Amino acid sequence: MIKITLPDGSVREYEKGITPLDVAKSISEGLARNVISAKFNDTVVETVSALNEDGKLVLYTWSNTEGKKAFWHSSSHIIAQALEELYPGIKLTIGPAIENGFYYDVDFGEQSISEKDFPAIEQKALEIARGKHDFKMRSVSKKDALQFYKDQSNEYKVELIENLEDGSITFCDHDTFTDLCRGGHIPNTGIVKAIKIMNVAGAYWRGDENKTQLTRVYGISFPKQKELTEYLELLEEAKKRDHRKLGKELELFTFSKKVGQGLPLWLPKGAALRERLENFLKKAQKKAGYEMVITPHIGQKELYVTSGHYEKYGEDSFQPIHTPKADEEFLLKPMNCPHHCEIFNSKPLSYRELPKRFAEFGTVYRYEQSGELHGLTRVRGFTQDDAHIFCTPDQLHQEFIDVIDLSLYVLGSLGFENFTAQVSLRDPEKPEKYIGSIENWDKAEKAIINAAEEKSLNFIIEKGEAAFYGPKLDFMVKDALGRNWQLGTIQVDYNLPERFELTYKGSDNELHRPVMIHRAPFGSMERFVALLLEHTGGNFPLWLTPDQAIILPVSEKHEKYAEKVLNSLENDEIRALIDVRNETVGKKIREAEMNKIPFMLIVGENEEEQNTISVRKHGGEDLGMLSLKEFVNLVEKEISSTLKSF
RNA sequence: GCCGAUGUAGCUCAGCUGGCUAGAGCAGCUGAUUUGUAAUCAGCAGGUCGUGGGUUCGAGUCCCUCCAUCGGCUCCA
Repeated sequence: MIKITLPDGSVREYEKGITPLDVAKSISEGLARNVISAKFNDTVVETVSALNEDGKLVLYTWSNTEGKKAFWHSSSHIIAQALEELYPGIKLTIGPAIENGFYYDVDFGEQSISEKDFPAIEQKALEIARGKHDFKMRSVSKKDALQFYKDQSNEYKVELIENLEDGSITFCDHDTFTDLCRGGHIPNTGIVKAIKIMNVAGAYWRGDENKTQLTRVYGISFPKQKELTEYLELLEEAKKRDHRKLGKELELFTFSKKVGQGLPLWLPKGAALRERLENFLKKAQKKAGYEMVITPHIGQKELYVTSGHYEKYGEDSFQPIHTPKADEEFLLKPMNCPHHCEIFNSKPLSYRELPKRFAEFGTVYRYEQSGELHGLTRVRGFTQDDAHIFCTPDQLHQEFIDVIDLSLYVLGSLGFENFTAQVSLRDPEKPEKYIGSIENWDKAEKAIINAAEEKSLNFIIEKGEAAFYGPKLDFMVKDALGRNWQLGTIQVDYNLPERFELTYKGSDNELHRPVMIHRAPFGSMERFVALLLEHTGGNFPLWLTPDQAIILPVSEKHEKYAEKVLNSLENDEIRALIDVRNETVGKKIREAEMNKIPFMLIVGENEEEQNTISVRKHGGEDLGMLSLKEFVNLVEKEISSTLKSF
């Protein structure tokens, strides 16, 4: 007998060799029907694996992330089989589950597939699924495993197996299909009732752009057809929140082929909105002891050679600007830090004057690869809400903590609750990617982790994601389609102070090297506004939104009164406009709704007589007739409830 | 940069296997209407079909180049 501990803490006794599925049956029939995956002592196991020792067992269904993972991973086997049958001779590589579905990377050789081929593949996959074939794991010796794939001349699987240890290699069979696999499947293919190929894309073998480019087939599957339909509807809904679409509809920004790709043009409403965001941050920064500085958009090439950026990015940047005078080269500034270092250097400083916190909404230009450009989230010219804090090593910890507070304040004020804090460290295997001494890197990484822990941030650690000059703490936010974007960032840097030979006079009358913090709570104005658009669906917080109210006169006769109302609102600093067009009230309301204006103020005979306005909220709620004073109070109350001061 | 897809009026789209002066709705303009909580009516105007080449008697439609956009990959100071 063995003792199985379940997640609720209960312990049950079973015969040796019992399977997770049997355990589920012993609990309830319903559970047994729904169990699709299991973990035994923190290792993913098959639902039909024999359990031979005491341990902790967790059973997963479709409603768990782990269950979905097993479901989608299993589905990738089914798609792989369908592909092999329809496209003989292709070479399979890897096929994992991802956040939404799964993919399989395939070398199609001379063949290629496109959208037109999806239905046939899906059809085939469904046929396979309906066969209710069991997924069966078996151990294979390294020799046999290598032989199996050498016979297929599949160099990819051979490479994978060569990196595995003999004795740990397993294959998974279902129907006529066999794949190298470490396990974690649903009981049989029949549980998959709906399967759809979402798209195909190129993907480099092992993520290395110097290696073969494979075809990545993305798919998703569900235990019910209805869930697939719902998922596709959800995607359609998400597309409505696409910042590129909303930015156009709300007239916030645009792009011009003539100006150049990746170079956003902010329209009046967008520019005003951005200015409000900037002022919001400026106010908080002023309280936090920052000083605004302004630096030029170009700098001598030498500046970036000193900083190390030229060596790292020079070839891939906008190329130097040459002047009429020979031997002069200027670069468009790709970041503000070197300029700020020179500001620090502009006069001798004593430790008594530190920390120095120089802030600038600095516009920078980076020659991003054309395939990387994406709306406002990845552009070639953008403005960072940048600041650099120069402090003594003793001050570093508190300064870093203070910046975390500011960053959290910014995210919180704008309703970003679901962010991920990510500590980005260097990749210890690739020291050539970084500059500076190991000691300084260790110090910097430790400083970040300590501060994040002290603030009890729920953070994840990513190795290899650091900047080349230092580690960072990044705040990541998802867009409408679930893609992660880095917004705020805080970085500790011991390197630039050395390269720029920054010093301050210590209490010991000796010169010392300051530590530098780079930080940008928004990240960039462009990306921040993009993500904010996708999060709010264009319904910005009242304090930020372009037009807070629109006055809708019922007819021409009420235009005078409408103007009076407008004047009064303007005196109370409410952003409003009048729709004076010769249209029906219904139409004006419809358009105001589509323009996502928070308040519609209808003024006609009744209102004019009683000196009031009839207020309709965006979305349809009727607040009835209000006096102007009541309305102003309402607006002020809503604003003060969402916008707290720092 | 790489793989795949797309590109018709300001916007959203139609235009089958190449065949007469390229269509619609919305937006715009003009006129009528003076309007009470998500589209008043009528008329007008608007497009070198992304660009440049090619095939053809004939190209929005087929082929190639380039440009831009979209989904990924790689990259992201």
